[in-house]
Amino acid sequence: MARKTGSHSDITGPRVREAALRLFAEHGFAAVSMRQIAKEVGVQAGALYLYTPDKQTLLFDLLADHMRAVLAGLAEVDMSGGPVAQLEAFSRFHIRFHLARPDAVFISYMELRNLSEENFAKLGEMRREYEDALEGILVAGQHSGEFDVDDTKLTTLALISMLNGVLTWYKPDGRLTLERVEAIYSDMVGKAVRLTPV
Amino acid sequence: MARKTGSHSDITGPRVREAALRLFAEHGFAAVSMRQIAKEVGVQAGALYLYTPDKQTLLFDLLADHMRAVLAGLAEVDMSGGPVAQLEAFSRFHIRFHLARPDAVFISYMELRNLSEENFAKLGEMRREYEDALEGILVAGQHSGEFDVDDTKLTTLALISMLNGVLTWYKPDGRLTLERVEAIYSDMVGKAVRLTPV
DNA sequence: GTCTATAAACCGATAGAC
DNA sequence: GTCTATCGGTTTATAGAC
Repeated sequence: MARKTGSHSDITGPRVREAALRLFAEHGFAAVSMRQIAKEVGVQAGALYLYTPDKQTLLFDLLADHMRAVLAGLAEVDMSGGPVAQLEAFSRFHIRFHLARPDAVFISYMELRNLSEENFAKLGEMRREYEDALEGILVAGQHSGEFDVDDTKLTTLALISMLNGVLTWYKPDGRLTLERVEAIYSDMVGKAVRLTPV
Repeated sequence: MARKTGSHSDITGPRVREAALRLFAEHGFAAVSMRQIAKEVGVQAGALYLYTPDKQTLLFDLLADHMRAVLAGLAEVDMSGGPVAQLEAFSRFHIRFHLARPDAVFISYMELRNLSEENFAKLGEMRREYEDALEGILVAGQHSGEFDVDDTKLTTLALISMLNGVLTWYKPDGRLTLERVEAIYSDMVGKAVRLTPV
């Protein structure tokens, strides 16, 4: 099990990704240099190219990993109830999951334009899979007569925008607990699609 | 009224700002060079410094002008009705105004971190003034018993996030007219804060 | 696996000619 | 008002020593 001095492939790789994620979120992809990332990790710039073929692929891998985690997390959410319960479960999951990974969410919405057309398309597919899950709930609720949604696709995007907005202000040590934020947002989401009382 | 050849201060200035706005929105502030902006305008890089002391001030001026325009536009909206009518007027104004200036809105939310602390604070004040206008409507509706809002500050931010979301997908030649988008969004906003039927 | 050194290009901003 | 030229510094990525 002896290991050569200076050989840290198994730990340097993750550390490169963590540093890149943090720095990209803080300063933006274009504003962060490979030298800054290397300095954060504690290696020289040249060593980074052992873990990524280039800077843009490093970004793409971070975004793709995040989307995979989002979809995997959603798959574990209990969706056994009806549309109303499902919509609340989705809203609460979205808030909770995204607040736990603010950096990844931030760059997922900010740095898409720094991807190649091909990589952009790949991420678009994954994002659409997530949106389709929400739209499916809205459609089900519409058919069951529990929801009044004018345009399910548009409403899906509007609700996700609203839920994402939590990232722009939430601070873990703020005046509101995570549970309360989840409750308020899922309540607003529920109301926004509910049948109007006549 | 004769003008010296090569003297175009009155038209080059606006052209610099237009080019910068477009390029910042497309590629991001950090990714755009002064040389790119100059090329777009049709002058040499050095000439840009006749119109801005530096790159960051150019960004700030674009953002500040935009926020001034937003506040001026809001001031002209008819707010003579009650809270319900005011909320619809605000929502429709927001959608309409922002969809007409997608580039300015985009960089207003993306490039704040590239401002100095001082310039960031100035913009924050203006943005807060806009948010306060919406929160005032929510508070009024809460007092009149027409709205059921859990936390007016949080709800304000959530509604603005939802309204801003329209920018991520709206295309002027898409399947929905501007009027219809306005109607759908203002309807969702209205429902999200409305009293829950018992 | 990491280092140093380097290539080739680009950056923001300024000085001075016209 | 705009140009050319330039300063001093940065960038991504690679080559080769260890």
